[in-house]
Amino acid sequence: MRLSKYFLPVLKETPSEAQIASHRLMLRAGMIKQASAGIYSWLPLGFKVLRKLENIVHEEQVRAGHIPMLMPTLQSADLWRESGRYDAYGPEMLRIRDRQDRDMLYGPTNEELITDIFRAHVGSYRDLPLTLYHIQWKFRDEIRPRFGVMRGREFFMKDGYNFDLTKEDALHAYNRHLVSYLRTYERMGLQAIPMRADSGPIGGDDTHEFLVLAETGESEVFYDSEITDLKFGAREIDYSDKAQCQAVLEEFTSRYARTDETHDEAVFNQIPEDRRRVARGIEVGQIFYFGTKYSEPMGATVQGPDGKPVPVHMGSHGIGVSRLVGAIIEASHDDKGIIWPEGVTPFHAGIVNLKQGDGEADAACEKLYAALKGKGLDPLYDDRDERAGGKFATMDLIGLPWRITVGPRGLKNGVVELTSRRTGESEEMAPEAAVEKIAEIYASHRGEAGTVEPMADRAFHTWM
RNA sequence: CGGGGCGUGGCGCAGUCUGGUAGCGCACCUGUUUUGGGUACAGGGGGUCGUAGGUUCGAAUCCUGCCGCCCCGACCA
Repeated sequence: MRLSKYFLPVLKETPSEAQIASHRLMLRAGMIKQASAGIYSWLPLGFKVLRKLENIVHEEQVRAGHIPMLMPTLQSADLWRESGRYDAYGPEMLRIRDRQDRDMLYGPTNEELITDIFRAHVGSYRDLPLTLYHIQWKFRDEIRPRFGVMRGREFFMKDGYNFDLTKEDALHAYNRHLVSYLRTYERMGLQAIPMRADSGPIGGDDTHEFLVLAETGESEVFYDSEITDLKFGAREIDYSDKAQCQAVLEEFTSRYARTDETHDEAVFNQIPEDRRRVARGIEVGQIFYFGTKYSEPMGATVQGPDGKPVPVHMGSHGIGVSRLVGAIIEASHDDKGIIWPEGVTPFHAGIVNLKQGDGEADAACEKLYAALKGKGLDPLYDDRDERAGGKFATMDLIGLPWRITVGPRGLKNGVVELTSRRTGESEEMAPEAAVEKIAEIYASHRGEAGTVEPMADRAFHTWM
């Protein structure tokens, strides 16, 4: 993309409503614009990152054997009356009435809807196990939305639901989600720690929250420092292998890690003192096993091998996709701006032309631009006729991991400058070498956990 | 919902106390000049001062209602 042809309304000054780094930077980098309290428009740059995260979530869900679909944002109140949650949910649920005076609601979650789909179409234990998910906008009428997209009222969330014949199978689904989530977050450049949590209004016995450590996190967390050494990495997982998934769960949950809701001071104090950590975290996902809480009242049963109906065991599993954009920035920025992990960066590299209008510099930039695209990468070429300082500031603000700086002086010696946004270190090299190096960085990690995303602007539908 | 604060051009703000018909910086447009870490100069466009009503010869300014937004708290992916 050429910056002159893009829509990137960056701000020099910070809008006064933004209190935390990620919110400030998302506004300044032209990623979002507030539409009303807790509701945001996603401008092109923000939308691109959101879509990248969505794509990673889809790919990892499909890898785990879960099936994508899409449910509506608006739901009928009747289903919620069946489950008993229409009254239980409270004012956080946005209730709407249509022209026929029917009670509707903007879905805060989808257990009822998915259970209705399940009971209509699944009747046999032979159709199990089944895990369906979708990524869709949700609305929860928070008392006080804040922190930009980290705590919006409208938010984009992946929510998945498993249906199993037995508790044992359902717990495997739980484990499978835990494993796939670990892989998902690592691909986004995040360390998200599974912590034992409280089930809240969803209900259920087993639940873990995934938390990203950050000073501005909303939850207080307590953990054994050893847990931060754990990496999912590039290990191969067979998601149908119960023992393997169970082993990963044990590896990642055996050390103490809890939110303030479940914190137990006595247990915590058994950890050697130098390993005890009290910090803050941003919740970016949660998994639940809740058994037959919905299937029983809503009549979601299958016929078992003996011909008798049995209510299915269920769980639900969420990843806050829009919140993750804020969480990633919160975990990765400096005083100049965002620092995108390679896996989620909106563009792979920036090209800065120090002397727009200079024939040689222009030609070199065009060549670099074409070469990067030829490698399947998605560069952003700052071809505006502006002083260099402004271009550097913009690049630093929007935080692309790599920048190639092209100027007449360097070109006299046949070199351009390759700069890492993370370290700030620059290296002079031939333009071809810079392209090679960037391509290698992205290609070597393609789709692997712990690192980087697949190639550039892949179709959104590769996961289907 | 309790407590605090704010609504003045796209963004950041002054002007409100003490009423006299709107201003500054950035951004934007034109021109010249520049360009190696947010160039300089000159000219220019854009605001029924959140909204409704009231007081007054006269309201951004005083009074009342309403709306919106932000911060702290309870609540939450």
